[in-house]
Amino acid sequence: MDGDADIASVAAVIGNPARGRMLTAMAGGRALPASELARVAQVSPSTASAHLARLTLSGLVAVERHGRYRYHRLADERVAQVIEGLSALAPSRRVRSLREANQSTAERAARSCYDHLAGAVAVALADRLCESGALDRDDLSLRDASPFAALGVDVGALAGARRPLTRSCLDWSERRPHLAGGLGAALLQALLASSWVVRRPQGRAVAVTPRGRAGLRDALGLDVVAAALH
Amino acid sequence: MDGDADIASVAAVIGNPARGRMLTAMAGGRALPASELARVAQVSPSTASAHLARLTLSGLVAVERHGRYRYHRLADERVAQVIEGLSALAPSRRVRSLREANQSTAERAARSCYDHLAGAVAVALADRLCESGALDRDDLSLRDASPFAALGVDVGALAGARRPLTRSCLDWSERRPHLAGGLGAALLQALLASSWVVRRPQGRAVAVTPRGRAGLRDALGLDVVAAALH
DNA sequence: GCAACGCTTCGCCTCCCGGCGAAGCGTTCC
DNA sequence: GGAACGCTTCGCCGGGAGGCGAAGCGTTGC
Repeated sequence: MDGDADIASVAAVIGNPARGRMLTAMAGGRALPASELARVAQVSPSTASAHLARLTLSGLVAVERHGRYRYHRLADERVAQVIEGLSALAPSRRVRSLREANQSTAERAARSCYDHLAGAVAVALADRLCESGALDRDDLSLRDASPFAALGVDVGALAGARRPLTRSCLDWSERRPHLAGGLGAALLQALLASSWVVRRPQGRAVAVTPRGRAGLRDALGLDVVAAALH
Repeated sequence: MDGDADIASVAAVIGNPARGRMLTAMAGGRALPASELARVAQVSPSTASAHLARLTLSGLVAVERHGRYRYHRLADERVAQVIEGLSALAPSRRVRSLREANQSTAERAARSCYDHLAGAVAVALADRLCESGALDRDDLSLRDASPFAALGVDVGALAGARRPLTRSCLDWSERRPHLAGGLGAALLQALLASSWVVRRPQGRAVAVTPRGRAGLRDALGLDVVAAALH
């Protein structure tokens, strides 16, 4: 028989500045090579290697080999949830450079959160979907699938999945909920597939394209620019 | 302008064996004096004092003075969520004594999770409420309030609250969801008020009284003993 | 085949974190 | 008033975690 869970052993793995930066980078949902993670963590390759070994051994991070590269990503959604929860508790760091300030602004506006969309745009999107009656205002459960069909999401295909259809995810920058779960993931997939949203080259930030701006205005009556400004 | 959140600084606070045990103890929702926390953390009073100072300074724990005692509890629900998330990721500890084994069995069966019910009983209860159509099977959102009224919960009084009415909380021992949020909290309150459920003297475990067993059978057709066995 | 490249292993060093006991401070109780 | 009690502060100590560079291993590309 086993006893209570030992939360400190997991938290200690996360609780190192370099590993924390690595996990934050991976929280965008992309798989990243060790060299890139060493860069964001601001440590030497050898140090990064030791950290990544510890992250994989503890089961927080999964690795895929592609030739001489090793791509690292969060092991599963539960890890992403913990990272997100910690972000909500953590004090925000002071930025040191203009580059960081731009990055930070972009991430506040729109970013990927593991496999779904987060940031001001995601919160505004969830709000608009509540107003239009597609989602429940209390817990973001699905009320009407048709607006999602208009965005290119096949809601029917998600019905049989083991994963919960909708989940409310607290946005750490906005302090308000946005849409996660199977539907949240499918929505981001659809937005990326139609190029309404594109991933920025590095970091978690994403950008809404002009076409996406027009599409979201036509489909939902949502003004993304206004949403990003507040 | 501030930058990305520093998750490592928070995780490092949680990521110490003694502090982890303290937080796990407080995750039951009770406020505990420093001496009791020193006992569960298995450290001297002076060491415990240092840990508690760090926990309060980092904002994870709130303190109330009552005479010469200082009662500590988790600062808010977000902290409880992170603790619960980490529990789900953490490997479970090996037990060392019969006492620990009993405690562990009891907690798996039924325990308080911050302000709501968790464990096998909570999962079975959520299942039963889904079957009877009171809760949505996908995300545990409210479908029919009448079964809750039968349990002594005034759902109407919760309607205006800022807090989400229902939230699905992943049970770390059962790996399946149970009911949290305002309704989950109100349900535990009602069960405690009617003495259908009582807190055990120490730890997070709670017990369903004979009266509660009969009440849950009559009100919902739920067999608590069978639920606890599997 | 050899150079370039990504990553890991190894050895070494430093520093800080977490532990304790003794003593001090504030509260309670007789 | 004084003893008992809960908690904090202080000083001290030991161990382990985290950092680096050099060297080694496997893959890629010319």
